[in-house]
Amino acid sequence: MSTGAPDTGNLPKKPSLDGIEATWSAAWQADDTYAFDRGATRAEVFSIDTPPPTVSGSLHVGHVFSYTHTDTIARYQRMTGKQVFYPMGWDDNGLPTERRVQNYFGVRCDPSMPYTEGFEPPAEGGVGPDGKAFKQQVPISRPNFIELCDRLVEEDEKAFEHLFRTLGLSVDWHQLYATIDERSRRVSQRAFLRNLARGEAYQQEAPSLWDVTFQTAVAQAELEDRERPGAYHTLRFRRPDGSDLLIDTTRPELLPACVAVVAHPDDERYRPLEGATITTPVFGVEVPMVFHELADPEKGTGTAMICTFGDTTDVTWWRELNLDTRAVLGRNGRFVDEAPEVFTDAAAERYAQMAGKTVFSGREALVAMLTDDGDLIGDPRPITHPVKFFEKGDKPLEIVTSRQWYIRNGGREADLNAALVARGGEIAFHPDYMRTRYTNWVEGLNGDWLISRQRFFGVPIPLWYRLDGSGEPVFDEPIAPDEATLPIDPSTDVPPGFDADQRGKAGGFIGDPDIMDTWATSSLTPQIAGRWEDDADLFERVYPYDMRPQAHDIIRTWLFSTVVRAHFEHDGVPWTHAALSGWILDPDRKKMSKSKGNVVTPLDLLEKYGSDAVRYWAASGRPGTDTAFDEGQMKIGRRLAIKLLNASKFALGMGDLRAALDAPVTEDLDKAMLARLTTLVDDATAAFEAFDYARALERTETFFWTFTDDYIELVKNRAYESRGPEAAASAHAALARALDTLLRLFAPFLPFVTEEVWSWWRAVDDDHRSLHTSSWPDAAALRADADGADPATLAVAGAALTELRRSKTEAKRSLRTAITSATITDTDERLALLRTVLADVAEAGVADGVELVSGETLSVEANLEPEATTDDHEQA
RNA sequence: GGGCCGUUAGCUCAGUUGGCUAGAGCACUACCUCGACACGGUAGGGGUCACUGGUUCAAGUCCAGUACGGCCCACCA
Repeated sequence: MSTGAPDTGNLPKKPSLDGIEATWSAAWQADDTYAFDRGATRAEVFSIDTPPPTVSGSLHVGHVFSYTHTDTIARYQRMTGKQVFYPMGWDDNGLPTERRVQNYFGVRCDPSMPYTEGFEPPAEGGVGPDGKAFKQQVPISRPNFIELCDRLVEEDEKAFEHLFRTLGLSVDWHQLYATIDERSRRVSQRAFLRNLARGEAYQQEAPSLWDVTFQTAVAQAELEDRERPGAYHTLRFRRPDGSDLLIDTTRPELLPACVAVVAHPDDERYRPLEGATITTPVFGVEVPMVFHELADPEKGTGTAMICTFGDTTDVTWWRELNLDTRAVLGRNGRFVDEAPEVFTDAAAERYAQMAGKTVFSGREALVAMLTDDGDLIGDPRPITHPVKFFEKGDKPLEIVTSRQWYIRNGGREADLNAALVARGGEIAFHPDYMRTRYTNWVEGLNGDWLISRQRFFGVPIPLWYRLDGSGEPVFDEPIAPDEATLPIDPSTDVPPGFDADQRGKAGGFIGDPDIMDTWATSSLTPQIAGRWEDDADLFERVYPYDMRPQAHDIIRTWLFSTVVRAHFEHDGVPWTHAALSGWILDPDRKKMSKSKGNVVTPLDLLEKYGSDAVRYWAASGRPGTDTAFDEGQMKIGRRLAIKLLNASKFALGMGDLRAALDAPVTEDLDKAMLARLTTLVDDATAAFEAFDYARALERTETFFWTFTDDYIELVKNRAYESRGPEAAASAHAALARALDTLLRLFAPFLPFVTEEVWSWWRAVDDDHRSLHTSSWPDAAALRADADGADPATLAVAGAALTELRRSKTEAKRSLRTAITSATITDTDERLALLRTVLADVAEAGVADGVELVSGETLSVEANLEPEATTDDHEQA
C-alpha cells in the first residue's frame, strides 16, 4: 500500500454526543471506576463530607449546580493521585419525610403503640385498597413508621441516584447512608450519650420557642422573620393614684399573662413610679413597676407590659427581674382553660371569654372587653412588623415553658463561644469571606442548642426515666442504654434492669418521648459516612475530612453544628476545607423557588443539552457566588463539547497519535504552543488547589479556543505534510501532547465527552482504561518539550493570521483566496517571534511573498488574487 | 442598627501582588460551504469600568466616602 488512510483506530466518522451519558455511566458503574480504595493511608486520601439531599423534596436544578462543583474537585483530586472518599447520603430524617409517609400510607406515628410484626399500611400512594383517596390516619409504632419510611424513600432515592449518575458525579456508591438508617441512629445516639456523659448535653425546664402547628420546640437556628400585619393597641393601665398609664402593645390578648410593667431606668417620666404597683385593665391585676435597660423610651409610650411570654425580651426580663409566671397560652396555641391563680373570681369570669380560643379569637374577645370598659384608647393603628416563624411553619411562634434537651454551643458560655469561633479559624473557607458569616453567627448566639423535638419521626432520644412511687418520672436521673445496644427506641425497648411490663407503672419506667432535631443527626455526617466506632480502620483513613461542600445559607445550621460535635467528640475540626456554593437565581435575580425550578426538571436539562453542557454551566458559577439560571450557558457548554469531539477527530485523523506522544517536537510554533499550554497547566492546577474550579475551567476554555482557532489553523497544512514528513511529525507530536493534556484538564468538567475521546486512542490497556483514573497533566514534562520557547509566539502568529484573514473578509472573499503579496508591519520584538513561525503563518493565510516591516504596531497590507470572472460559469 | 458580598458592552461574566489600546461568550451586523467542525467558520460594531474625592509616574485594580442591589445578623412594646 502507498499512502493510504492512516490507521485511526476507533475514530468515528461523525462524532456525536448522543447517548454518551448512558454509555459511560454504565461503564463506570461496571468497572467501579470511582470506588474508594481503603488500603490508602490518610495522606493519600481526599475525603468529602457530601451533603445528603432531602430525598422527600423534589429534584431541582440547584442539586445539579452545587453537586457539580464538588464533583469537579473530586475528579481533580483523584487525578492528582488521591484516593477520593466520596460518599452519598440521603436525608430522610425529619418533618418532610414524616408528612409524606403519613399521606402516602395513611398512618401516623404514635410512640405509645407496640411494634407490629409484618405490618401492612392501609393505603399506598395516598390511596386505599378501594382505589379512593385515603383520609384517615392509623396510629402505628415508631419502628413500624421508620420501616414505612425506608420503603417510601427507596423510590425517591432511585430517582436521585439516577439523576446523579446521569450528571456524572464520581460518587462511590458503595459509601451510601441515610440519616434515619440504623447506622445513623447508632452514631447519633452514641454521640448524644457521650455529650450527656461529659456534661455537654443537659435538660432544662424553661421557656422556649414553640411551633403551635407542629407542637414542638424549635431551635434558634431554625427561625426566620416574616413581615406580618399587626396593630398597635393603646391600653389604659392605672397608677396607684388612679391616674392613667398608657401602654402600647401589638399583642393585647396577652394582657392576662401580664406580670409587670417596665420602663428604662433613665426615663424620667416613669422614674417616680419606682416601687409602685400598676393595675391592669379588664382583669384588675396588680403588677409591679420595674426598670430594665432593654426597655426603649422611644418605642410606644416608653413603657411596656411584660407577659409570660410574648417574645424573647419578655423571657429576658422575666429571668433577670425574677418575675412571676402567668402562662395563658397552651401548647396547641389556644388559651388555657384555667385563669391564672391570682385572678379574682370576677377576673376569672371575664377570662372565661378567652379560654379555649385561638390567639386571634382571644384577641377579639379581649379587645371587646377593653372597649366595653373604655380602656382601649383610640383605634388600633395597623403596622407591618417582623414576626418570628419556624422556617417550616406557617403560624407565628409562641413561647412555652417545657422540659427540653440542650447541647452546649457557646450561646451561654463565653469560653466555649471563643473556642468555637477559633475552630472557624482552623477551617479554610472557600471563598474566605464566608468565615465571617460563621463568626457572626457564633458570636451572636443567645442560648444553647435545643435539640429535643416533640415529634414522633426521627432519631429517638435514647433515654428512659424511672417512675417514682407515685408514678412521676424522675427526670434528674435518666437511664442510659449500653452503647453496644444502640440504636434503641425507648418507646419499645426496655432499659437495663427492668421488665417490659413495668412500662408506665409506678416504680417502673417510661421512655423519653422526644426525638432529636434533624440537625443533631446531620451534624454527624462525617462520623456516619466514615463509620465512626463501627469501623475504626476506615474512620482514621478519612477523618478529619478534607472537604465539606455545602450551600452558604446553612452555615448557621449544618456547618456550625458539625463543628460543635467534632469539637466535643474529637477535639478538632471535622474538615480542613469548607467549600460554599451559591444559589441558583431566576433570570430576574430572585432566588429560584422550588416551584419555578421544577418547570424545567434537571433530567430534562441533561437530556436537552447533555450532561457535560449542564456541568459546564454549573462549573462556570464561581465559588460562593449566586448564579443565574442560564440555558444560554448550557448551549455554549454543548458547543464546547462538540468542538472537543471535532478537534479531537482532526488531531487523531493525522495518524498514530499514541506513538506521536513519544516523538520529538522540533518546530518553533509547536514548542510555543506547548509553552503556552504549560502555563495553562500551572494556572489550572493552582486554581484547583485553591478550590476554584470555575477559574480552572475558564482558563482551560480560553486556551482551547485559541488552540482550535489559531494553532490548529496554523499547523494544519504542515500536519498534512505540506513541508515534508519531519515537519509534519513535529505537528503530530505537539497535537498529541496538547490533546492528551486538554482531555485531562477538561476531565473534571466534561467527564463524558473527554472519556469518549479518550476511548478512541488512549484506553488501550488497564492502566489507561479510564481517563478519570489517569493522572493530572504533568507541567514539568510539557515544559521540557516546550524547550524554552516563548509562549507569546503563538499569540503573535495568531494576530498576524487574523490580519491576513481580515483582508479577505473585508473584501468579502473566501478565506481560501490566495494572497499574492503582503506586508506585515509590527514591532521588532514581535517580528522576531513571527519570523520563526512565518512559514506556518503564510501557509495558513494562503499567502505568498510576505514581507516583514518594522513599525510601531501590527498592521497588514495584502493583495488578493483577482476574483474569478463571473460571466463564464459553466452551462452543461 | 451592625456585618458581608456585589455594581465592568443590551445580557451573562472574566480581569490575583496597580502597568501596553479594558477582554470573552451570548445577542447584533457583514461575509465565507477552506481536506475537524453548518450542532460550523471569519471578521466587525458596541464600554465615562455605579458615583465623588484621595494615594501614585500610572487606578477597573489601592484608600475614604456616597448611591443602588443582594445576603446574614440584631430589633420586634
